Amino acid sequence: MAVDFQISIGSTVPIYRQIIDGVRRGVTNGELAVGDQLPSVRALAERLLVNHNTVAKAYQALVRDGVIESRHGRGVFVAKRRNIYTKAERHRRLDAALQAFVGEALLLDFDDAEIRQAVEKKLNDANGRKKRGDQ
Amino acid sequence: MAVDFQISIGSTVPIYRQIIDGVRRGVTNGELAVGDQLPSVRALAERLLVNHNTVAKAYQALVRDGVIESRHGRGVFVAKRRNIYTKAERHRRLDAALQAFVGEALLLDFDDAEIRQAVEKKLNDANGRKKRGDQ
Amino acid sequence: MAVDFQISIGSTVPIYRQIIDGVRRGVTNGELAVGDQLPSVRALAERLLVNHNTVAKAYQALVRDGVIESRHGRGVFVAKRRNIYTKAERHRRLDAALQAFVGEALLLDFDDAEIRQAVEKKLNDANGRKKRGDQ
Amino acid sequence: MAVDFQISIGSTVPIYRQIIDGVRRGVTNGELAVGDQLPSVRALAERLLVNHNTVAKAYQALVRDGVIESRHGRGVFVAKRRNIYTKAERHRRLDAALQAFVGEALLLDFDDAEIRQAVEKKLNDANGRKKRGDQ
DNA sequence: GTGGTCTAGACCACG
DNA sequence: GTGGTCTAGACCACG
Repeated sequence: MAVDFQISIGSTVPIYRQIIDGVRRGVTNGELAVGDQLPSVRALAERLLVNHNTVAKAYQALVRDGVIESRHGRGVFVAKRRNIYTKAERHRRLDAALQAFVGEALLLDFDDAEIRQAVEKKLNDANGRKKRGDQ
Repeated sequence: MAVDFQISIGSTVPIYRQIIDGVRRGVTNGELAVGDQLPSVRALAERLLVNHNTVAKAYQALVRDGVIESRHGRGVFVAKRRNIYTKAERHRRLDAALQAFVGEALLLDFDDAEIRQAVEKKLNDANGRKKRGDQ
Repeated sequence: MAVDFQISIGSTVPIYRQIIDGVRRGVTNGELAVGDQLPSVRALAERLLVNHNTVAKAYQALVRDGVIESRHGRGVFVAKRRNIYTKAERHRRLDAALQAFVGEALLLDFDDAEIRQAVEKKLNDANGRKKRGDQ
Repeated sequence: MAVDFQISIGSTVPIYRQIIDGVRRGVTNGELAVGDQLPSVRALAERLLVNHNTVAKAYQALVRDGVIESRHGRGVFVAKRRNIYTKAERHRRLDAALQAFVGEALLLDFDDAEIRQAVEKKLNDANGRKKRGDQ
């Protein structure tokens, strides 16, 4: 199953980031297998009703991160999975993101139980989408 | 035990955001108690090697959120905690912060178990620090 | 009917505050409806003959208060009204605003009857404007 | 009855403004009659536990506004009442202050009845203080 | 000395 | 072209 997601204009998440997330989710899901071809920049831009520069930017970021690869004159394809960050770097980045989240939550006066529950719910929602192949 | 954090110029996180997060962490930690004075705008700017306007911007955001208060001509102090947001708004903000964290974690290819474990560890660390009154 | 106000450079009220008040007045008037686009930061700066940073500061404050929302690369729009503050916080803010008004009125030597009358007139004007959809 | 008020350090109202308000309230009250002598700058500074520059600044503003007058080498006295603003100017300033208040109130989603009630309460509180000669 | 505001100008992120 | 961030430097308000 090819790329199949929607983007939300109203969201605070930048459109190019939503595209990146959509493609990565497809790859993680198995919806997109290694070697599968993605829609061209212009085709995806038309389908999502966004500027083609925005799609191009997202594709570039995905190429940079080794998720997809561009084969000159033929199109864009899902790349063989490889890790680009060291283990230490991945954990450093995770911790920074986690610190920001937990700090905000504690400042908003949520307690540990509420935080755990919110995390659990968010993970379940994400998994639900994955299993059903939803957007 | 006074403000004690570093900022990273290279980061994609804006400097003023890093300052906000640093102060908030101190407050939630207990490192900064109600009534404690923060370093002056100019003093912190010198210490962090950034422009004073950048520190002022961060301090003003903290004032708006009720974390600190500014007493004209005398300095900036940690404010008494008060809930200013409705329940709905608190949950909206929690979800936005959580979405940013989980999105980043999934992009970094952490799975649910790893995310849960990282959250658990962070909550335990925060509680440990609070109990011991550590930094 | 678009943003339409003047700012006064000589005033003791900071320019960015005057911009905030102008936009808020438009929104409460009904002059600016949900979804309406505001002039761009640079366009409004040119029109008001002030620096673009000053407009950006005002817009950001309005975003924080949920009055407007910024869509990256596209502009700034009037947001759907939502209550973000607790009842206590709303009353705290009402009282602060009222204190400032009554203090000024008493300094100007208006008596209670005159103050009541001025408030009454202002409320009637606001309602009239709202009903007619005027500026 | 001489000057008799307290200032509040924690308040967002600047100290010099609180001093001005206190003296003006005394004059309006009748606690301070035309020709009464006020405490010297240093005496009042000591009594209020504030910087003497702050008192001097307040006195200067009161002199400028014609509320008090300084008699060289003898002290500071309550002046004969005179209006310094034209009627139009007084009303212009009242309206600006009122617009800011009502705008904030409407944005906080208070309705007309609530606004009227808050104004009424504030005026009554101020009168109560006046009648009892309280601060 | 403390924070607050503003300008001019640069550069980045997004579309 | 849109908003966001930052710097350098000025000047004001308050104490």
